[in-house]
Amino acid sequence: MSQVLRKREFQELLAAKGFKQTRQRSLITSVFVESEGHISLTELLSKVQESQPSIGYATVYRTMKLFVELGLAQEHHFSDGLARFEVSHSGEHHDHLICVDCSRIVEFEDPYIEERQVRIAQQNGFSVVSHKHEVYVRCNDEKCSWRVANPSGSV
Amino acid sequence: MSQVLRKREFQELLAAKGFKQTRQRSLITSVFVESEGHISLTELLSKVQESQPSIGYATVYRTMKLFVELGLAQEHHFSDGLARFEVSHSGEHHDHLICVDCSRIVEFEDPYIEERQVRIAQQNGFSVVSHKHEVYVRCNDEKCSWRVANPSGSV
DNA sequence: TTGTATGCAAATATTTTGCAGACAT
DNA sequence: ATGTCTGCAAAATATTTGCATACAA
Repeated sequence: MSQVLRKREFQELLAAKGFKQTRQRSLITSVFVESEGHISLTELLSKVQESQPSIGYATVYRTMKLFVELGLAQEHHFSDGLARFEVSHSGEHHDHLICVDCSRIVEFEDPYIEERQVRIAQQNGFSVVSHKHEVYVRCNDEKCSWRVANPSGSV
Repeated sequence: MSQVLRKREFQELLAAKGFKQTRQRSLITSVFVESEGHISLTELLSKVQESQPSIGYATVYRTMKLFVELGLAQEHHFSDGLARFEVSHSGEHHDHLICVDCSRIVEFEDPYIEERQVRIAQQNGFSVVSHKHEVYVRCNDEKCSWRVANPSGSV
């Protein structure tokens, strides 16, 4: 889905749920749906402030919490201890390859794994609500373009 | 492996790496290896202080960081945002069913899933280092004994 | 007009570090 | 003896909340 359509989706759900459309939410939505992968609150804030410096952290914070509550965003805690957010995927892509060399994060989805999850949960008397699957990997490539472009290791 | 043996394993590795054996580390090790599942620093601290109230948070903190560094403990970040620790398992059990109703955490390991992980990583040009897999589930049982015993939802 | 949303700042919560004294080796 | 370890306290980092004002509906 295009980012334009995704943004409209966000705005329509806000409206449907009775939340107001504000200049801040509109901008935060744009920045968020255009963000690649997993963005933290401070990263989001700086990008937002490039357009509108007056926007505060609390607004970004509350907007993202709202998005999570509405199911529009997913919150993750990777090992850096920061809350990171990604746009929800209807297909439940909560599976990530995370490269410990170059910090790249690649999403994947695998029907076999999905099915095993359900089966294992059932065997233990549970039903599956959601899941999070992080596979830490190495690219084994010193000259990996991501590593060069991203030497600090930030995600 | 028994907890006594596990504790000895911890102490031998510390000695082998040249770290000193102290009264505090010994007690923290005991409490940690006897802890079930996933324990936070404050939980660890209170249990430790039951025996030796003078032990401080920083000591527990630094001890657990040391254990992680030595590979004796694994650090997890579940959705409550707290760092939680578990004793490392040689068999790499980093797969958890986490019940959103009663907060139970059940470990599992599934060779099919393991194999798929490796394959998917390879297809993307990576090799697997480790992984973390959290399946959020419901027990669908109002009278679940865990829920009754643990109404606050603490893990 | 009216209640939600924002921005600031302060309060919490959590993790991390500096340092002087205690202690294991 | 000597260098590590501990406990305290403070700093650093993140998250959450209260409140007066601004603003969308």
